[in-house]
Amino acid sequence: MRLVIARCSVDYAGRLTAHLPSAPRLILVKADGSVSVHADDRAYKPLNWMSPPCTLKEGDDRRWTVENKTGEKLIITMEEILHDSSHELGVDPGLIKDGVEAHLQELLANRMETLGEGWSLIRREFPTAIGPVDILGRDSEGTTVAIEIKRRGEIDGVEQLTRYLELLNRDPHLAPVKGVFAAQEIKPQARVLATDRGIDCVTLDYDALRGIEDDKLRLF
Amino acid sequence: MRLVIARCSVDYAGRLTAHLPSAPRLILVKADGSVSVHADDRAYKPLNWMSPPCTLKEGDDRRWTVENKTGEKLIITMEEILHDSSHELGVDPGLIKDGVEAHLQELLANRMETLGEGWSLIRREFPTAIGPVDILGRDSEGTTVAIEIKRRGEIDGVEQLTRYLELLNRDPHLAPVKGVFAAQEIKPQARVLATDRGIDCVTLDYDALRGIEDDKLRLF
DNA sequence: GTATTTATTTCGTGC
DNA sequence: GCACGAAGTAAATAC
Repeated sequence: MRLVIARCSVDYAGRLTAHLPSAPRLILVKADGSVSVHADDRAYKPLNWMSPPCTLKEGDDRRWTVENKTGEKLIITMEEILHDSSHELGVDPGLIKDGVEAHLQELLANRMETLGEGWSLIRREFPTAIGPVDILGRDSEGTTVAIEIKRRGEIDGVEQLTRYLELLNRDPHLAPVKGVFAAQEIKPQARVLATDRGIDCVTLDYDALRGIEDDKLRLF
Repeated sequence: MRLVIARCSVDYAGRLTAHLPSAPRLILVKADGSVSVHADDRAYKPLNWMSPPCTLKEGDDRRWTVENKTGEKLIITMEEILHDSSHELGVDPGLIKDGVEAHLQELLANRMETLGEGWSLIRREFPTAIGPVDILGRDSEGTTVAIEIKRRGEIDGVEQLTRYLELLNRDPHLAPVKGVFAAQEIKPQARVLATDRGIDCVTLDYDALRGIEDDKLRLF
């Protein structure tokens, strides 16, 4: 990893055209070949960058040219180098994550009664012609229920579930099929649309679900 | 901007829970308060980060704690500092962009005849209760046309246009309203869905539109 | 390899 | 400040 602090101007031509006037910035060159130009703000997002695979050519005229196979080009004109250091980091063991949608689905599938007494699981990732339904289950009266799970419930999640319901309700073995839109957080517009279409909204509490799961594990 | 190269382990607890085992990495502390932890790959994306506003506390036990208002926490345990430098960069003049959706919309609005002879513009960003329609126009027969513009045409763009058409067609002053889905690139599934709903698909050529625009400028 | 879905999305813009 | 749409989205996953 190479860290360069320099006053520079930058030009990018590729999926769009962009220009950066001269100013002091960080130029970050990673071992994967990527180059990114950072200002002292915008959180982790660079002002401009080139993703690997790409090649960096340092011209003798203070111009760095970064190019990829599709012809995108990033040209950095170095006006004053303020710092330049390189560091060997080796391969990173990588991030271990927990708490994303797949996990919510697993937790909810194991605790269908969270949705109502007597609710049961038919299967996770129930296949249909337009994609898998997150959870297919049955309520206490035996009615089929299609559940769409999101971390954040937004309008396109409701659209997705609506398409599933349309399709599932054409199947005489399953129909009538009710819909449940389950998320850790449901946006107001999504809730309005869902309600308008007769889809129930459920807010999931990840910690509570995990707690229940832990209790269950302790029992067995 | 502060650049630290260090062997460290990292723990994040917030919207999800994540852990990074010990390894050498770059810790980037920006003037906006953000902290990001980079490996030597993954292009410009850090392994872990905290966006501003947040506060960094350097404990005397080699532990850095970064926290924000919502209680998210990033804990970096420094095991060996290999480099540590700070640099004053000042405020960046920022990026000048060209070639995105807003530009496509502008170009198309100025050249409605690209869609067909005798087509004309009613207005851009035509307001409706559920949001603005990119372009409202008229075809050669005087029929109202709602145009949705995307850089990449995908299924949710078709859904969006469908919602607009439903609403617009309830207005007796406008109905009947036809739909046109215009994009630089249209995904097959989006095209199928649009066609099924009687929506025309148009592929936009940015360079050609810009070329036409240039010709126009040369003429006047 | 292509198409789809997710993301600690982030980021801008309009209300 | 909130909500929604766009992003040089990128990355993971399903097909």
